[in-house]
Amino acid sequence: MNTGKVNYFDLVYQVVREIPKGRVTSYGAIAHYLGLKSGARMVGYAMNAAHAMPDVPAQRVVNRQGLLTGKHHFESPTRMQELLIADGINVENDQVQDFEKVFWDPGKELGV
DNA sequence: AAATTGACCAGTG
DNA sequence: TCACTGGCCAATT
Repeated sequence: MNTGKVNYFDLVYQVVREIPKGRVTSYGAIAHYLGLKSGARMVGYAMNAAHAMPDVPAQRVVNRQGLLTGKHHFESPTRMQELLIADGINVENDQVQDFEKVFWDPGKELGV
């Protein structure tokens, strides 16, 4: 048992690491999978500290619109887009193309 | 020590 | 149909 506080950050990192190459997901999808219905903000904030975590492909996590909102938090504003393109994801104007096609739902793929 | 911000989403008018 | 508010946790100043 820990101090009685749940490490939401770790839970988010675990899910993000499970995102397969060539796929992307949204903050709300992860939040909903973890049971954080309105906790999408927490997922985003958890990613803020993701830079301190290895193997956390935060570039594969975008907002509900498929926009690379957090690109500015990467080493370079264009780093996120480059990483996504390297995964085989088409990105234009900081926006993921065919977002619904490359969308990876943890609650669906992982089987709830 | 308190107040504000921050990589958001869903619901209501 | 579009626009706005609320809600959640943690870190920073």
